[in-house]
Amino acid sequence: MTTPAAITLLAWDRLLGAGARALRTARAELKRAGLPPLEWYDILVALDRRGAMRPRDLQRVLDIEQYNLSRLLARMQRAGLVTVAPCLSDGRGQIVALTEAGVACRTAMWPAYAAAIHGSIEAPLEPDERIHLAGMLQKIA
Amino acid sequence: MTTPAAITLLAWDRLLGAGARALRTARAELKRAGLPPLEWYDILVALDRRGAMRPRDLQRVLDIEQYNLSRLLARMQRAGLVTVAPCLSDGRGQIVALTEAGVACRTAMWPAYAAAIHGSIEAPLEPDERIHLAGMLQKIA
DNA sequence: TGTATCTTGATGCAGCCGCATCGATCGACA
DNA sequence: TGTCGATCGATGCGGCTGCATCAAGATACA
Repeated sequence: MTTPAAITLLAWDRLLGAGARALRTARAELKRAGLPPLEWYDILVALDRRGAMRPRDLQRVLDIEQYNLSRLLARMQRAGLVTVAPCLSDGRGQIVALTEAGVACRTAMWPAYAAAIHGSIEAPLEPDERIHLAGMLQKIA
Repeated sequence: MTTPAAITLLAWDRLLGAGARALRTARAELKRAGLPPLEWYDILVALDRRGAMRPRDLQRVLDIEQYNLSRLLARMQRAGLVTVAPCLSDGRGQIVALTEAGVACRTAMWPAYAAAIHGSIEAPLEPDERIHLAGMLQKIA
C-alpha cells in the first residue's frame, strides 16, 4: 500500500466537503420550512414506493444502523407518520406502514428537498457532467 | 423551480451514499487501530502545515461550527495533543499549537486514514476518472 | 421433542451535536 | 474617555448516535 496520489487526496477532500455541504444546505432548507429532519424523508419514500415493510428490510434498503432505525421509527410513530403493527408470520417482527399524514409529509417535504438538490447538484453542473458524476460515484459506492 | 431531473436525483443519492460510506470506512479503520476520531486528523494537519493559529481561523479553514471546534479542542487538549495559550494581541483569543504528541498522533493516524482513502477513491477509479471527479466535485463545492 | 444458535427489534449509557446564550474583550465613534 | 455594537470562545440543555446487551421468537438438529 503506497500513499495515495495527490489527485486522490484532492478528490477525497472534495467528496467529503461537497457531501457535508450538500447535507447542511438540505437540512437547513427543511428546518427553515419547519419540516421534519432529512432522515425521515428516505423512510417515507421507501415505504411509499415499496409499501409496508419490516424494519429489517428498511434497514437493508436504506443502509442504516439497526438501533438508529429503531428509534427513528419510534419518533415517526409518535409524530403519527407511520404505524407499527405486529407481524403475523414472525412473532419477533413488525410491519411498518405509512399513514395518510406520512404521505402528506413526504409531499410537503419534497419542494424544500428538491430546492436543495437543485442548488447543490443541478445548478452548478451541465447535464453531461451530472451523468459523468453519477457514474463515477457509482464506482465508488 | 422545476423538479430536478432523474439523473440529478441519482447523482444526489450517490453523492450522499458514497460520502457516508467513505466516512464510515475511514472511521472504522481508525477505530480498529485504536486511533482518535477522524475529525482530529484535520485539525492536526492544519496546525502542522500552517503552524499555531487561533480557533477562529481554524474554524474558517476547516469549515466547522464554532461550538463544535471549541469542544473538539478541549478534548484534544485533554489528550495532550494540542496546547492552548492566551493570545497576546487579543485578550479574547487563544493560540492553539501542536504538541509533540500531536505531531506523533498525526503520523500514527496517517496509514489507517490513507488505507481508507485508497480503498474508497483510488482503487475503484482510473487516474483520469479521479481527475474528472475532483473537477466536478469542485464545481459543486 | 428438547436444546443450542441465530435473528429481530428495543434500550441503558456515555459521548457528541445543534441551539441559544453568556461573559469578556475589541473596535469605532461621538 | 465613555458607550455601543461586533467578535471571540465557552457552556447548559435537549436530542441524536454508537455501543453493548437484552428478551422474545425462529430455526436447526440431535
